[in-house]
Amino acid sequence: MIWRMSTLFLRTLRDDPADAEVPSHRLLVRAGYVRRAAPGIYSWLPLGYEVYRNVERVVREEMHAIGAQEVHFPALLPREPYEVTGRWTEYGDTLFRLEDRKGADYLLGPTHEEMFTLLVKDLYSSYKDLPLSIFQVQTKYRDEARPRAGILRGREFVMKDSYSFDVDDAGLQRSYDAHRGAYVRTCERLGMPYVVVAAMSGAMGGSASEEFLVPAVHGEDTYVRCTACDYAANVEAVRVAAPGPLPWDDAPAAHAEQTPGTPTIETLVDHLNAAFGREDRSWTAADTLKNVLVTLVRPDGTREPLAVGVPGDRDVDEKRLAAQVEPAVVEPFTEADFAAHPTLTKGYIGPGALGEKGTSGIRYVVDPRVVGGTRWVTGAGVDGSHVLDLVAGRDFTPDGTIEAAGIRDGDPCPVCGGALESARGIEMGHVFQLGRKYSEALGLQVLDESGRLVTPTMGSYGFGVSRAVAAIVENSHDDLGIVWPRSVAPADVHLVATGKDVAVFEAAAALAAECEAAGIGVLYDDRPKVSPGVKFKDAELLGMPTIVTVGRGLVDGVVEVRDRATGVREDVPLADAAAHLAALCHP
RNA sequence: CGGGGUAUGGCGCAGCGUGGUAGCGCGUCCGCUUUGGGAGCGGAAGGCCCCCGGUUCGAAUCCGGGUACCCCGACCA
Repeated sequence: MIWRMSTLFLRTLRDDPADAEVPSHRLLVRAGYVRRAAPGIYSWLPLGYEVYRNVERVVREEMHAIGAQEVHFPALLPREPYEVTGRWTEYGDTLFRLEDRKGADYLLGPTHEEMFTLLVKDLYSSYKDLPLSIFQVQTKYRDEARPRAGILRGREFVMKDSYSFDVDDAGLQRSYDAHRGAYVRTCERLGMPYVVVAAMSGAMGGSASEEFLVPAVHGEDTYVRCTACDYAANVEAVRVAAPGPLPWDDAPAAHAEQTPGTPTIETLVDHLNAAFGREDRSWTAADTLKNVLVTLVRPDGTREPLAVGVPGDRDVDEKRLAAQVEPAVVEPFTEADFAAHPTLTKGYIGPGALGEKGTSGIRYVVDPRVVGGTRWVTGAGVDGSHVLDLVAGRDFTPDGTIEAAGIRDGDPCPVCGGALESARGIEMGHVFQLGRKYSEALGLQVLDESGRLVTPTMGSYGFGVSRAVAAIVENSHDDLGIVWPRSVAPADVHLVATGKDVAVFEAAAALAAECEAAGIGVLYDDRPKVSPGVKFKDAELLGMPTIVTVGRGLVDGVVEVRDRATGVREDVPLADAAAHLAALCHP
């Protein structure tokens, strides 16, 4: 394939677009790979679409390699299946809804679990048909509250989504492992660094779940990894290292003390050290138990107050809390809410008012570090008073635990105890064991060996195809422009003919033809009357892995071959150039 | 949905304070010169100055009300 720049539908921009902030957005627009069509919606131009197709090809090949079969659903879907699973409501404003001329409800598919499940139900009815993995590469629609960063997070995007169907958990595990392996190979072939992290399964429901994140400063996901072992998890999914229960036989009895003017942890700690100083060590925020109130709003609109107890030196992480209570939404506890629960004294809330037996009856969940036998200073439930030596398990019993406290760098790894560190990443893929949520909801059943009806268990596996284009650029660019990995580059070689000498253009055209014959993709800058500087700048911006210049070296019979990533250049005899490039491009 | 910013040819921006013929750079087109690091000179095309209303003889500019976009926080491939 030869792309000729004299006729290529392309316009590169000299200046950065003003509305683009992150590198991938800036460079993809400036280099003429994409154009914005509407908020969060982008058009692909010839070179950009070629990159996109290359990503798609790699993804598809790895799917085929694990025996998954490709299907293709409509993007425009009827309401009914989504009504059955509750997602017509649960998806809320994120769902693009529309009506046909008769007033019937439709949606633009944000994801296709329902359709896949129904299709299998439609055609299959025996355990002999399973296992089955089917996938599609589809345009998805989500009316995001805030689309941003160009195609990194659009309202229309392309996802490869696959689904596995197995009769039992062991089969699901095999399908899951196969997809996980395929994603590993896909990321590697796409030249993307990646980290696999434990994840929450989110609105899809289900259990085991891992995400493939591409580390990137502009990523939207925060994850932690252990500096000592290979543990890594999305911050939402981190399970803290909780100590075992402690004996409390010789613990002193709890005693309420006057602590006037101490509604915050900071003022409380100061007061403790001033009035109740200890010899062995001073009081710190970690000695206190902070009780935070929120309101949960369920998809059906019902509201429930919830009290969350965390060690006083930690904040409640809103993202972690939100992930735990999903699909309910967390809202702040208002003054009106306090007024509705007069037994709660703001700043002095203690377990006495909370939990099943508490005076307020509000459900009380605590951080896993609040195990039986731990001793705390916490609110006594009346203004200006706290309880000391309150022992969990002896003096109060929470209704459960919750992973809502913030994770900090240096926290112990739940696997090996090493120090955790946090980083940001772009979510590229998500694999999880869905279980029977959709097969049950939609009535997918097959007959097993003994003629009994069983409900297959499902896995769900998404990979962001269009997002990958942007993620690759995030990780592979420099001050001059994009640096495409060879696997997705629109062409292997950017061939630049400089000057006005006819011989140069003839030699370059001949070399382009030779390359094409050798299966090397060429982007040939054959524009006459364009200065060398412009051509070099464009070549660097566009980012083909190899830049070949035919110009002033031609009188000596050589062309210059430059590696875009390293900048290393070498002169190669024109006669050997095609073979040299073939060795580079198809090693 | 909360906070901040911006809307002026394809792109980047000035002009608005103190109303009076809509400008600059890049890009595009024509001509001549130039050709290894975003060339020079001369000519040209291309604008509901975000929208609606108001003030005024006259509004890009002043007033009122909308809308959109971008960035930062709550949601996800």
